[in-house]
Amino acid sequence: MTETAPRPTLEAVAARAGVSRATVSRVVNGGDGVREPLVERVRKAVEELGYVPNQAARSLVTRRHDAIAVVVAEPETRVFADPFFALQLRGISKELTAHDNQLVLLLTEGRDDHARVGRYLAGGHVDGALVFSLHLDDPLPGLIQRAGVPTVFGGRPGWSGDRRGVVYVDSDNRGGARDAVRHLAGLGRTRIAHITGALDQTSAVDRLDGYRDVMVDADPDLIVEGDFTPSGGERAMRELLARCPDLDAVFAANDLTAAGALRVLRASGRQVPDDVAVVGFDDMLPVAEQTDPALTTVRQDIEEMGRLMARLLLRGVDRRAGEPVGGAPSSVVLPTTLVRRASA
Amino acid sequence: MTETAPRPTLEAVAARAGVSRATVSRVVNGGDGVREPLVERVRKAVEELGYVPNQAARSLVTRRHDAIAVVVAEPETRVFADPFFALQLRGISKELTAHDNQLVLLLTEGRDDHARVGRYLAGGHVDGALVFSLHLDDPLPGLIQRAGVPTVFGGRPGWSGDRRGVVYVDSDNRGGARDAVRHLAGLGRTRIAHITGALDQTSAVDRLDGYRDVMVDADPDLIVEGDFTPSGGERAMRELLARCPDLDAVFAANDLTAAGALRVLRASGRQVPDDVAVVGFDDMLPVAEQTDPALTTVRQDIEEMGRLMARLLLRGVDRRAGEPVGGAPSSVVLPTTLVRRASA
DNA sequence: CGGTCATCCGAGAGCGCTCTCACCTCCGCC
DNA sequence: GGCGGAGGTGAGAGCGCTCTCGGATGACCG
Repeated sequence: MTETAPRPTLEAVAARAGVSRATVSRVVNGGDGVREPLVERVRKAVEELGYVPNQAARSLVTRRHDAIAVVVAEPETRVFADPFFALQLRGISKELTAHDNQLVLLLTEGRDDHARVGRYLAGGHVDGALVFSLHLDDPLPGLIQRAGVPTVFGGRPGWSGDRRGVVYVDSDNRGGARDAVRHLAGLGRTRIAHITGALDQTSAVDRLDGYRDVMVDADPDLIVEGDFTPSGGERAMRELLARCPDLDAVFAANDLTAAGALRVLRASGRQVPDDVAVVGFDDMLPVAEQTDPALTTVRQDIEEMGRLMARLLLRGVDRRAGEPVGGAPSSVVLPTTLVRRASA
Repeated sequence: MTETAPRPTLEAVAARAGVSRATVSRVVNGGDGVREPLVERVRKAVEELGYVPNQAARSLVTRRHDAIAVVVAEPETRVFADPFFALQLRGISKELTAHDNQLVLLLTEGRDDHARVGRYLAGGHVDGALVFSLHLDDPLPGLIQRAGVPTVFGGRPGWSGDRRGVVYVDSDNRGGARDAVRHLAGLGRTRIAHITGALDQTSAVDRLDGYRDVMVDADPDLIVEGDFTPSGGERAMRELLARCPDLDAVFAANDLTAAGALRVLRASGRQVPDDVAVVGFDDMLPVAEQTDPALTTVRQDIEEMGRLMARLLLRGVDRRAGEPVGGAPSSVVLPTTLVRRASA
């Protein structure tokens, strides 16, 4: 913790370069309309003084902050613990950095925090928000919409409010699930079970829908609710085996769930994939590659989702700032691909 | 993405309340020295107009941003994928929120980013920085120190630069390791092996030192380098079994490593803890509780580490702002506790 | 009832930057 | 050679806030 040094101002640079503040400002912001020799002199002065523009002063007049809030609702902090969110955040960070935007992280926890986040966003401290809140009936999306800040959601928001102008980026959960189940069916399996994710999240609901799309009149006993965790997967698998000992395939809502299911299957003496074929979802490498046998799963490009969210948002922000860049941005659903490994 | 509304200014509130800007400002910032009836009138006006102070304008004059940067060096992004960093971040977030500070997240990737981060911090956009960069010879800590921003490190920084005034928060890795190994020795084990973490991180080095403290003249064959991952643990365990088939205990540098080691031990037909006792480090619940058998491990309060880092930093920031709060903050090493489960 | 303080409030000067607008220079053209 | 215009540059007015300082107000005492 060292001492504060007085930072040089535009004024100081102007004086040193023997020009006006306006000229220095022009050079610092791209340098259009300034003749070469002057540009050079200003650059030199900036260099020598170690000048860095004062963002606060700049924001005050431009009304831009070059900062984006990433809002993560509490329940997601769990998700945080799996690589999923970390990867998305990384994609976001890369994209924002590439456009000289800062990432302000807001983790929320309970109702009070919602109000706080709402106030913060409404306060105009950031140019936009990326929101992760995929739970049904979460008040956050509504609050945020009211705050009037450009927003992109991570995953289809599952709330029942006004849908107009809502932009989100999601994987094709339903299509991916269909592919997974079709793959199992293609293997000749007929008793295909599904362990769902936490059904208060849209991704879990969509994957279940995808399963149902293919298994139009599936035995309801073949569907058990999980919660995206390995222990949830174990529990669900045990229940499935008790209910339907004749099942010959399992589509798990994510890789962690599949990992739990695999453990239980092995413990029950069943061979994977010979007796029971298993497909997961996510293709989280550390998990999918390390299960025994390696997991066949549905891959989604998570980092790219993050990138895309940021890109979409920045476009929206610019548009709003008066630089029309085509029509209003609309939601994007990214395709998934089935990755075949040993488990199915 | 809705439309921008013109936000009310201090001026507007003042007009509505029939007072001067100065008075409104006083009320907004705590309201000392303003008589009750006026306070009331101003509050009402603020409420009615939905006034939110413009942070940029405020920062411009106060030179405070109420924002803290959290810098995570790239290699740590992996760590990110385990719950460790997520938990720390949560602790940080809570503490910052409680003090009305924002969290600006900076993920770095390679040299270019270092420069960028250095510039950002030197640019005085934030009041302080929390830095996670525990790798030997990382240039980042040096850069940051030069930027002259109050900084607290997460974990003992392992770099060889100027150490004066460096503040960090760390677990008692060495002491925890000693406890683990002593516990194994207390169980009557004599051939106690150690799978290290990635030795370019100080935590791994410290844990190894703790192991050596107890096993003063350990057979060097009993020490194998891991990398904090399950697969690294598996590899190391296989090598250990090849080298020292007579080992009767393993101290793994973290829980993930231990999980990998357990798998290999089981595959080799050894009983845990009867044939080989195993102790991990971290007490990451989702891992430690789900291994088979449940893992005896060294617990560290990760969230509290994050909290503490933030608290220390804020104190330093305030101090610097001219409110002396006792002496210079100094580093803190948090105690660890051994959690006995089934594996040792 | 006048004087003395303490207390409360308002006027006004910036914080460091951007951006408009007027001015100035210098070129090309008739 | 004079004049229009394009292209560069600088002066100055704010952006919305904080904070100092002087003036007004009322309490209290002699």
